[in-house]
Amino acid sequence: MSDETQILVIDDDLAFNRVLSRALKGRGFDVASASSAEEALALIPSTRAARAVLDLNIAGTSGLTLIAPLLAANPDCRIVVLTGYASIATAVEAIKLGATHYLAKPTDVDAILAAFEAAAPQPDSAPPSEPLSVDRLEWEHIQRVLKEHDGNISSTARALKMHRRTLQRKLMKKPVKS
Amino acid sequence: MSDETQILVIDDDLAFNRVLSRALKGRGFDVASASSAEEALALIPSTRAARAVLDLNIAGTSGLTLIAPLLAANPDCRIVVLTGYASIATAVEAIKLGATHYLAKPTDVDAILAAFEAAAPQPDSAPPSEPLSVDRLEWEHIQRVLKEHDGNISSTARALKMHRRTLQRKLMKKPVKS
DNA sequence: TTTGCCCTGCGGCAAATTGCCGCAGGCCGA
DNA sequence: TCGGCCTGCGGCAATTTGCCGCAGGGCAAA
Repeated sequence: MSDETQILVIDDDLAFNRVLSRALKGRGFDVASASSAEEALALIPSTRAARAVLDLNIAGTSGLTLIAPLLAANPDCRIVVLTGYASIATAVEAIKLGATHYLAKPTDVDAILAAFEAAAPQPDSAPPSEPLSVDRLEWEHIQRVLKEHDGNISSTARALKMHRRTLQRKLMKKPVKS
Repeated sequence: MSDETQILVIDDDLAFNRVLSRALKGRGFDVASASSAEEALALIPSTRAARAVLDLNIAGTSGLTLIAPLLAANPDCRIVVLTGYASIATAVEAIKLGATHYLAKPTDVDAILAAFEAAAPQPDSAPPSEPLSVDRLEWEHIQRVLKEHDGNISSTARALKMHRRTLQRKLMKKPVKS
């Protein structure tokens, strides 16, 4: 199936984009890549890709805005959303918008390919795992509130009763480890 | 049939269940609650609730198994999945199975209600509900995990991936405050 | 009973994080 | 063009951590 399958890679991290594209090509996929929203929008109609790897943060705008165009061009397109700043809130949003899967960077090609193939999940298999670390919880909460405030750091800090400077610093350096 | 919106609360944490149910009732909702999968399954056909709050971990089994029955009884039912053991993987799964939203405990009634409305055809209105401060959230979370570990500080610290000494100090000086 | 193991409190100290300035620059509506 | 609000960031001082170590208390197997 890989011979003719076309994959659209959309990520403004050029290094990552190049590495991923090459890896996918090496596995026999027909890869097209874009590093900006505009570039992606230009490619979508002509490629009508069956698969897409989409970065959540593309040069300022949200990669999520590209989900609709992708699906419009090809309703069967399977979209894996990738991000270095994973949070449950954005994951939920991505899936609701029609993404097939959501992965946190760093990840690898195999995981991405597996995500494409992910069938309908079985309700039961999910193990409870462990409670969130406080850091993780804080991160999730901040992300939620931040989104509620349309990314406005100052008002988020006010709502959270924390210092703007502190919020800034947390956002700056916390891709968060689980 | 009542003209109030009916909400089904499914959570085996009795304290949480009771608090949440009461809070929802106080806001004028018609609340039914269940604390086990069986109980929930028994309630679903008769209530055909329009809203459901569903804990991910119900006495051993996964709350996700209840999504299908809920939607079968009422395809328009909006389901918010709640869990103290949040992870992106389970969030993705829940949404794909048809949940409306996915929240990590601890959370508050406002957040839950906002989650219900998330996909609503409501054009405007940003819920001005005030989020918990990060400190407060942290405190709630710590208390929850602590209880889960029967008050064992050492193992709680391990689960939370924080230093035992730090946990100790936090517990010592934080009787509670918002 | 002795030996281990794990848990709790707490002191102390270096390292990291906050709280709290202030400043420059950008964007926007009056 | 002014005033208001937002963002980034430098630079401290004040706190809060992370990370020892030590003493003492249950508890269960040896």
